[in-house]
Amino acid sequence: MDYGDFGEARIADDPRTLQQQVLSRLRRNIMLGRIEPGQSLTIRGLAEELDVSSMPVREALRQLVAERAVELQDNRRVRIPPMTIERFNDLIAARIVLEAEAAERAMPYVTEAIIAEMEELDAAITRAEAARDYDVWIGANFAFHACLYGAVPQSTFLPLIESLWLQVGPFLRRAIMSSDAHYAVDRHHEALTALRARDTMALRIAIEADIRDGISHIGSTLIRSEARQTGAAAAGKRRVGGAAENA
Amino acid sequence: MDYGDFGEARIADDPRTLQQQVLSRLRRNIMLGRIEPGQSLTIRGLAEELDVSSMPVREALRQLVAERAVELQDNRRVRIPPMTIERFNDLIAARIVLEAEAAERAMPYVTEAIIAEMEELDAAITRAEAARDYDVWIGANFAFHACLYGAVPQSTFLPLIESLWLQVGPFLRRAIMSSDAHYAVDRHHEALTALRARDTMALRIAIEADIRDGISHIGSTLIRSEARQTGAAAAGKRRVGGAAENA
DNA sequence: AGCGCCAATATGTGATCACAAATAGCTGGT
DNA sequence: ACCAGCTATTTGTGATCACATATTGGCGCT
Repeated sequence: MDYGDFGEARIADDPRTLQQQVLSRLRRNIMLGRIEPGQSLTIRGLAEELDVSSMPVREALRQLVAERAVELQDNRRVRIPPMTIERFNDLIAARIVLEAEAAERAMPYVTEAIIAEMEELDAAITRAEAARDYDVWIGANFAFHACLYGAVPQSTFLPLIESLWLQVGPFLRRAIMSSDAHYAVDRHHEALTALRARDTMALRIAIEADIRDGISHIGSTLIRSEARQTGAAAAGKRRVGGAAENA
Repeated sequence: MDYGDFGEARIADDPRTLQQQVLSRLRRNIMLGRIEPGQSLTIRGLAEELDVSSMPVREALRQLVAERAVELQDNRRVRIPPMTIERFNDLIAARIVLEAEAAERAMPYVTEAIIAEMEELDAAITRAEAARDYDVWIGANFAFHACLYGAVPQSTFLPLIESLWLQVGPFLRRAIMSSDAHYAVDRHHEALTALRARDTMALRIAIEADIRDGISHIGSTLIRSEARQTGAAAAGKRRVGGAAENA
């Protein structure tokens, strides 16, 4: 599989620190499932690939460890943690309770502009689905939810939820790609309707259903994926750091 | 107030890396509310205090940033984030939904040994309450909950919940100390009874009530605390890194 | 040919240095 | 006495180096 173009992380006049640029790039690649689960990431390898020194990569990886996006093994090496069925179920359960609550609490802050933005993202999702563009599909999907939860200023929930996205991301992509199941109903449309009607309970139900729908067919995929994981680390090194930043 | 003895972080034959030792020490001090909210932490200051170089401190702080235990200000300085009533309510709401779900999912893994350990912690809490020992009280309180949620191996919930504890910790201590309200009922006892009876719903109710009870009287405290925060950073520098590791 | 052992390499951790930006302290003027 | 402006210091970020450990590749032995 081609992982797309890998530019350098060092952008000319980015006001952010190098560490922040590296971090957001890695976060994106993990969330979009561009990094093979089980593959171990090395500081020097990523640094060379992103054309930065090892310091920004070290700090970015440390932050990803804290977010449970990557796992610090006992031999001090870092990798995308392997998935088990139990862990996956826990992650989905956590997503459901957190996102349902976040959605409810975001309701009072949702403006027309936010609804409009969410509609645009929903349209992008539909287009991506037709085009089989999984990068855009997954990215816009998360953005749709983030747009809602982020309506409340200084959201406490969003960072927690993003941690969960980082953990399910690597498997979501594989599950979606290896199955041609689509959304039976458009849960996002239901959510938007609930938002306009200010119907809290309908919103909760739509969000919960959206999360559940996305993973109903993952079980079998996960088994196969899990079987491959021990051997995955031995696979040839692959470039994982780069790729375009914007959705 | 005396913050206790501040030894060095560098323990003779600790198999952990220095960064891990520093991190756990800082986490503990934050969770127990030993660090003044608003006070900005410096890498070199903490490094000197803990008698390590700046590298382990840098990495530990970076991890705490990811856990939202400390905040990276726009001037790149790090501090305990100030609290608002909205944020506090969000944190408690997140605790309730996450911990109730975590408790329910932990139920099948709870053994007699775990219940016994929780009983011991509950006894320690009671003793600490009588002795007005807030360090032990808060620490054992968190340990009581962690003992339950940690019953499920490789818990997905515990890291998320710990992030919330780190965020409420600094204020919990101040709220408790400035109010002499105690638990009206022993929610921990209710939780233990529910565990023995394998009564999931009763467990949920006990956990939720326990979290709510602990903060019912915080509102007014928070207001006063908030008013002090802008000036708090200007207060004389205080040693914050050390203190005994074990509860 | 298969397998265990050893050297060569790669890697994470920690320390130190350089630099730019931010903060604090001081001086001089009004 | 108070304040503006400048300098000195502090601080975070990034780079580089040293070192112990883990991994890998090859070599020799059976």
